[in-house]
This record gives sequence, C-alpha cells and structure tokens, in this order.
Amino acid sequence: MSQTETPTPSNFIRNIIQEDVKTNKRGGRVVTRFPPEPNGYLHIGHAKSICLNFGMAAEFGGRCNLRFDDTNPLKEEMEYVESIKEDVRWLGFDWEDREYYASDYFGQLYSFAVQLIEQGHAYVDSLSAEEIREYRGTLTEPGKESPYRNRSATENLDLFERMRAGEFEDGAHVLRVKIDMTSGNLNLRDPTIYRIRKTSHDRTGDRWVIYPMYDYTHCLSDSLEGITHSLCTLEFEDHRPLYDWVLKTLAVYRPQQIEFARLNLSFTLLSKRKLIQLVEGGYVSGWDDPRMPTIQGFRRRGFTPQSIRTFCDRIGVAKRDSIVDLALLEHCLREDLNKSAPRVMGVLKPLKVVIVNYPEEKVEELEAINNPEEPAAGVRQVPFCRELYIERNDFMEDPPKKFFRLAPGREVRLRYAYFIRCEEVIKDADGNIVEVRCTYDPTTRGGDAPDGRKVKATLHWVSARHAIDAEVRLYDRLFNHPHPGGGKTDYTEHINPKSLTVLTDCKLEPSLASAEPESRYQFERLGYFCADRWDSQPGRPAFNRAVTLRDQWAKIAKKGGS
RNA sequence: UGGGGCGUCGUCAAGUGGUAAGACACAGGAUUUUGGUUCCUGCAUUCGGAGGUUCGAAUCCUCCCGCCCCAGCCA
Repeated sequence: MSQTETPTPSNFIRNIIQEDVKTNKRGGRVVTRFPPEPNGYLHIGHAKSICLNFGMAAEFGGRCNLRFDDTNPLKEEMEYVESIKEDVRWLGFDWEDREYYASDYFGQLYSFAVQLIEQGHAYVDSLSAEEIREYRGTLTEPGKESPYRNRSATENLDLFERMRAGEFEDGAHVLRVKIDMTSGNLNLRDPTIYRIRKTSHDRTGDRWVIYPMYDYTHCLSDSLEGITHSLCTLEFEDHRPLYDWVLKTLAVYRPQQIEFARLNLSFTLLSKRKLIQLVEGGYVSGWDDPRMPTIQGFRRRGFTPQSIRTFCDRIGVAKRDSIVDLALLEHCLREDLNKSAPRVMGVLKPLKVVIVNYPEEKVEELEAINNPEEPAAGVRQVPFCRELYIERNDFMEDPPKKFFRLAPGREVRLRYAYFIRCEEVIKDADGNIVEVRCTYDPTTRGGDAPDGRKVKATLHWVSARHAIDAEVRLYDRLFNHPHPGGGKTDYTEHINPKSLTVLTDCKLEPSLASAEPESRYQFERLGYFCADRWDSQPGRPAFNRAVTLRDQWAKIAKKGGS
C-alpha cells in the first residue's frame, strides 16, 4: 500500500503519537477508533478520518476499532451499519474482530451513572427541555442552577431507577451531571447525560427506555476499549473538558482526545443535511449517484480506493479550516489509473469515415498496446476496415490555427493503424457533416511512414462493422461554484445543470463487450471510464466517466474561443 | 460583553530561535503513434498587522486585526 512518489508530510497528530510512543506514555500502545453514527452514508470527509485512524494505528503497530455510536434510536438504522462496513472495507481497511457498538456498553454506562449519582456528581432534573434551555443562560450570561439540583442521592437513585423501569414519559426527567452552571464553556453547565426515549433500539430492542448521550457515552466507550488517541473533529474541542471530567470523576482509564479540522472540498458539499436534500430533492439519483461525494458515489463513478487513500495522505492533517482543491482528488485518481488502467478505444460522438481506397470486404487485425505504462499488460488485436468512426470533434471543416486534427486535405494518423487524408466532406440537406471520405496510405500500416514524414495528430477510432454500442455517462462537477452556497446564495443555485450528459450512441472497440462491472479503462485521449456497477451488462456495457484526461487542446480552445 | 480554536504561495501544507520543504494549480520548454504520460524550468527576500526581545524571529513577548466553533433531552 505504500506508494513511494511523494513523501507524506508529517502532521501534528503523528508528532504527538510519535512522542507518546517514545516516552512510553500509556504503555507505548497506539489504539484508535473510527466511530461513525449509523445515520447516513459515509462521504469523503469520513474517508479522511478513516485513513487517519487506521493509518496511525498501522504506522505504529497498533490497532483501530470500528465502533458504531448508536445511542440515538430515533435516528439510526442498521441499513447504515451495513453500508458503513462495506465502505470501510472497500477503502481497504480491516477492523478484524473489533466491531463494537456503543450500545454494547449500555449496562456499564448505567452502572457508571449510578456511581456518579452516589458520588453526588449527577442528579435527576425534572425541568422541561425548554426550561433547561432557559436555565442554561447564554453565551455571555451565566446559567442558573436547577431547583432539582440538590436532590439527595437516595432520591436521585430512586428516580433514575424508575426512569429506567419506564415509569415516566419521554421528557419527564433527564439525568444531568453536576459541574458548573456559570462556566464560560456551555458544555460544562450541567450537561444532560441520559434522556428517556421510549423507542426500541436496533440492537438492544426494548431493553432500554433511557439512552445515554454522546458526551457521556463517547469518552467511556473510548476508555472501555483502551483507546490511546481519540481523534475527532474541531467542533468537539469544547467538549474535551467534559470528556476529561467524566473519566476523571469516575477514576477510569483516560485516553487523549485530539481534534483536527474536517475536510472541505471545492465544488462539493459535505454536510450530511445538504447531501440528504440533494437526494430527496431529486437533484441526484441517490446516495450512490456518481456525482455524490459519498464513498458509494465515488466508487460508482470509478474512483479507486488507492486514489482516495493517496488523497487523504496528501491533504495532511491540521487544525485550520481549509478547502481542498477538487483538482487534487482528480489528480490522485489520474495518477493511479494512468499506471493501472488498460487503454482502449471508444468513440463517444461518432462521425463516419470511409476509406475510399480500402477494399470493401477486407478486415485487418492491428496490434494495440494495452498499457504503455505497464509492458506486462501486453497487447491486443483491434479490427480495422473500410468504414470507421472517429470522434466528431476530431474533425473540423474550417480549423483554427492550433487545431491539428483532421480537416479537409489534411493527413493524420489513426492510432495503431494508418495515415489517412481527408478528401471529401459529405453533408446532409441541412448542411450537417454526416461523413468524411478519406484515402489511406497502405505503407503506413501500424502508424509509421517509411518515408519518415510526420503527422501532427493521432486519432482514436473504431471499426464501424465491429464496434459495439454502449451508453456512456459523462459526469462533471455537481456544482459550478467553488464554494456552493457561499455568501448569501442558496447552494441549489450553484448546481451545475450540465453535471450529467448521457450519450447513448457510443461506439466502442469489441473487446469491451465483456467488460466486468466496476472495471476501469482509459478511453484513449478521452479519460478514465468505469463500467457501471449496476447498469452495465455483458454485451451491452454502460460506462461512467470518472475523470477526463488532462487536455491541452481544451485549454487552447477555451482561450481562443472566448 | 463569555468560552474554545485558527491565521505560512491561487489551494492544501511542512517548519517548534539559525536565515521559508513538498504537493496540487498555473506558466514556459523537451520527449511522445494518447494535444495523455514522463522530463526539465519558473512560481512566498517572506510567514494576518504593528511594535519589542535577540548577533539572529514564521518560530519568544505585547498589542491589534480577521476567520471558525459553542446556548440539542443530536453526534
């Protein structure tokens, strides 16, 4: 898994862990965890966390647990547990037998709560949710203590036990921890740690009607699992004092929480809420739409696990808010696929070419290299005959200066085949070009002229008689603004209306008839394409464009054109 | 007016008192049967700003400015 290209820069978390290992802190162990809440699909931001947590563990010979943070039965579903596991595995990580659930700790968590009550550190509050909010104060004003704050331990124990027994309705009481209602950190103003929710839980069924909350559950789960470094995102920085307080008060093992900045990507939205809106609003076809920044979306689009891992290594880990350029992700994909993807020829927007001096019935098998970056990939035979298809935009009747593809009177090379010269342009009644007639030079078979003459362009092509038909989906970025929803604009106004173009009339070389779902190819001169995971069938493939090749001509054309 | 963070190239990001790594992007050039790949070259006298300490500061001190997060019985 170690690609050597670029040495990955160090980061503050690695430095901390390195130092801890060196000084034998916590026995020199390294145990991390990836703790998703099973209430949605994983996206590229989660991939950053996954790579970090599993990566640090692997680097220091430690372990990384997969732990589902399933403390809110109202929002969580098993469907998500399965997709999360699939995604983490697909990314290339293995949690072995360490698949944990916060709900597995409910019994222990309850005992710890009883202990807190007995110590006088927790109390049952009977204020309503709204009252609790009022008592909490504001950002600039201190809160005030609940009238129930000084109930006796005995009374609290009794009430808490009855909460658990189901004697009260949702919202009647909560269990809070007694810290400081005047703290400048609102998380310390007697945070709630248990609430009543008469809802059955996917894993614990109806065993519980009270459920522990994040701040209380997460730190204790980390402690129970012997986590050494609990890595989370910046918004939890304010929660760290509470994390530490709970563990210290209970006198249990204390992991170290370290916060890092979450990933933001240009031209992309990564908030769970907005992603849901894109799906529910019908802007995309689902969570695995190839335009979605979900792991499922990238997978379907044709991204490799390796490219995503490389990306996560290169973006680094730091504490400052930042927006990574989408171009970097695309670069990582190209870099990976350039090395590994077999080359094939496919014509997306066909223009018929007739080689007038080529025999009607003749068919030749021409040798083509499968991957110039990987000699071991070998060669294949591609059929050639009198009628071919080339890309519509590889021909121009009246070409601008820097266009050096096919044009009237001009000679170009057909890749691995022959030099051809355009002799005539055939148009329909409306003046549309429907066919180009060319002559070929038989001495240029394979693509080189014995007389040494050069040609400025090499075109991809496909034999009309042998081509297979295919659907190809051209994907572009979902948003046409680097910061969708930035400023006062609603993000839906930044949706790129041209993010998907479906081409149904594509002609591909025959070898592609047997393309396996999820197999990736470079369509020469066009980009990297992936046989759709669900829609592609033998003999009738459907390809998704993962990313285009870098395109000098596109830049030149853009400059000149506008 | 509270608490917690963060400000180094267009975008990420190393750097932790010894004189600004690297990547992407961008711009040139070379090679090329993919206008792909590869290969060269260029791209922060300067680290949010102003003072100060020091032989020496992005790194230490002071003040100022800007940005992000926090008032769920969500995570």
